[in-house]
Amino acid sequence: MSPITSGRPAKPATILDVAAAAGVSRQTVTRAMNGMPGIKESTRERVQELARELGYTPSRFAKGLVQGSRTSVGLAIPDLTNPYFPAFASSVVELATRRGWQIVVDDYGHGGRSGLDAVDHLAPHVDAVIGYLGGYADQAQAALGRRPLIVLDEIPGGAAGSINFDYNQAAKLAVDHLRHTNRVRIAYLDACESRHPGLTPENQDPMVPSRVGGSGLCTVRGKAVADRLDQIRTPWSLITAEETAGAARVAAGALFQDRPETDGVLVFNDLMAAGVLKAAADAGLRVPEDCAVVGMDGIPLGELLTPELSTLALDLREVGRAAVELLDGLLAGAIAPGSDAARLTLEHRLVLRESA
Amino acid sequence: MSPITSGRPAKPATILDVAAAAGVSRQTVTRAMNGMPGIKESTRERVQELARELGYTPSRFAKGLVQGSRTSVGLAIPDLTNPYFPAFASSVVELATRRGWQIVVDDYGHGGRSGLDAVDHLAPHVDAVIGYLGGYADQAQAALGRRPLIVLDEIPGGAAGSINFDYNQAAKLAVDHLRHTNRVRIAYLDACESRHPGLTPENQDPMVPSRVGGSGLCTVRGKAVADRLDQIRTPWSLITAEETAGAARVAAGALFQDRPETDGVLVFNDLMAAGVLKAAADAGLRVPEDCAVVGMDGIPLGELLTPELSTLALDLREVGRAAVELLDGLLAGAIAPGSDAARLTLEHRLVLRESA
DNA sequence: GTTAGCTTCGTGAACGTTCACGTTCGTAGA
DNA sequence: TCTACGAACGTGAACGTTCACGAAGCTAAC
Repeated sequence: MSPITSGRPAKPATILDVAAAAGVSRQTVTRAMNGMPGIKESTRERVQELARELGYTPSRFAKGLVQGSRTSVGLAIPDLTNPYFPAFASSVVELATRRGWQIVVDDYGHGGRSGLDAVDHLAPHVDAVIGYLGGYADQAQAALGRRPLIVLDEIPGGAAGSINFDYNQAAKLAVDHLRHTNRVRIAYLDACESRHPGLTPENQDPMVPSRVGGSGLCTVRGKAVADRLDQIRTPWSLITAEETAGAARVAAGALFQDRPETDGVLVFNDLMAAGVLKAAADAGLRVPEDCAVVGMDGIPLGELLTPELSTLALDLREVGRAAVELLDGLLAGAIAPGSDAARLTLEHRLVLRESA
Repeated sequence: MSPITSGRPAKPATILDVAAAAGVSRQTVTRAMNGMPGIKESTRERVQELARELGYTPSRFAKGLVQGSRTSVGLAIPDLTNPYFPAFASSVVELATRRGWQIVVDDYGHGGRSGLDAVDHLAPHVDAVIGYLGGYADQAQAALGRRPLIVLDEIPGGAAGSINFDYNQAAKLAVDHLRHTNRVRIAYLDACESRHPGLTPENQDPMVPSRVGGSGLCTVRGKAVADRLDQIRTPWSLITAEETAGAARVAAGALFQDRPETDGVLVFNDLMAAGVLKAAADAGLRVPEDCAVVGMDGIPLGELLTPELSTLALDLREVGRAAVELLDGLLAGAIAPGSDAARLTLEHRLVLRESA
């Protein structure tokens, strides 16, 4: 008679049921279950055995209520399907687990949900949130009240903490490398309908250069790339696609057809760059001889592609570590919410493999 | 004075603090916060405003205690770095969220932790667990007591539910395809030190065929492949590697050097298959002309490789759906724990792209 | 003026656990 | 015999909510 097949599924057993069955008090059961001293060993064993038989599981709610909050952290992720995010999440989960925190995860990439929806869903169950929210920092922090929110890759707004990336530095690295290798017809493939931080109307640049179909520049990454390209007076074109490899492949295919003179492509992220590599192969272009391709993110996937992808790489484990340590400081009171110490900026480095 | 920068971080405000500040009772605050009827609209607004100012957040413990358990599901994952698992997790998270469940995730791939460690870590905080445990079904179910455990790709043991894959069918599909395309020197690359279900000593086959370095066959997938290869009397060799693309690349490199006659390679999973593709390119082999490569899993990555990877594909969203629906039935009492209805078997299909 | 009924709000109890004490019992030392 | 003390175990209170009631107060109908 296993504990699984026996019981009435009705009411779960409480500590009182175990106490009654063992003929002892609540407190003795507590002592037995939690390895506390002041209990005879034979009693402890008897109680534990009985608890097992009754299928007793201590209520996490009662326990939390009396012992004070264990730390539970929400993790809001736009899309687990993009390898960037699991790599980041993996690091966060590892370090959080090491601290004894639990991670409650929400992938809001389905069903038209937003980063704010994710935070709303997580809020009742967590003491803090870390997440790529795509532009809801203020509202999300409001939903969390005093509990710290750490936003990544987004204007911090009212968020307690933030981790950002220096896209100007990154864009300079990539653009200058393309120019130094004599690429003169450069294209930038931006993500559209992006969950990534948008440009606000006031800092959106109406003077974007010529483009090949699609809508305008819509990400801060794109803005940084555009700025750098303009700065060094290089002619360039803009294309956009949804943030998937497939969409990027189609868009880049059109680019290579419309503008065969293109000899360098900068791409919003590595996943889309993989699509561009495919499109180049489709078009019979040799990479990097005919056209260089540079991605962004530094996901492990890049090394497996053919040719291996050159990219503006982030150390994703480092990003996760920064987020967790920042949250740690915030929770411990060592870092003041919204202070400069709570605003981190990380840099990309240019990893040259085969594609550029 | 934002709510973030003001408060003493000492004691979080309770419902009584808000009630006192508003000059009303607990219950009125409850009504205001939870959108319940029977409260004047002006009172509701005043209370909500006050709650916001005080940084009041309802205690999830007190709430859970009185309202009964909201469903919180643990998700134990061996390695978020392998694209297989995020794809699966994404599906689970989506469907769980749709049901209003939360997902508490643990990636136990770091620091020498096991699937059992993951369950132990999750157990105090969840009502059920879904996971790839790598052989701890019995102990994990014991740790969970009456709460359902759903194990994937593992001998169910005492677990309430399980989802398995018909590797014999899958192996037949792949092996027969290789034979039909006249591959006569086939190699199988197995994962060693795997977190995947091991062969027990009694069903481990001591008569494995010749091998190229490494240890013996150690996964049920490998067993199925070996059985099918033996069944159709095809000479074959076995190699093993750690479950990463890099290790697979090295191992396959050695294979192509030692046994250049190899004209077909079956690989434990797609990630390792990506490494094999790299090794083939390193060795100057054309795929599939000189050597065919077939992976296993059907992760999206496969389509981005060059050549595109042929694979024994699982519909990973379907796997996630099966797990969530099975758990749903278990929690609702519609499916009996440990019953046949709680043991699902899914099948692979052979997706032929370019590599075979 | 009485009654009924609605709206608005308050109070005891309960959820299941742990904490901080108490109590009981037995044993050893004087 | 009395006292002291430790081991083993028990009891009231508290954690912060919501639920099920009950109590006001006001309005409207007769």
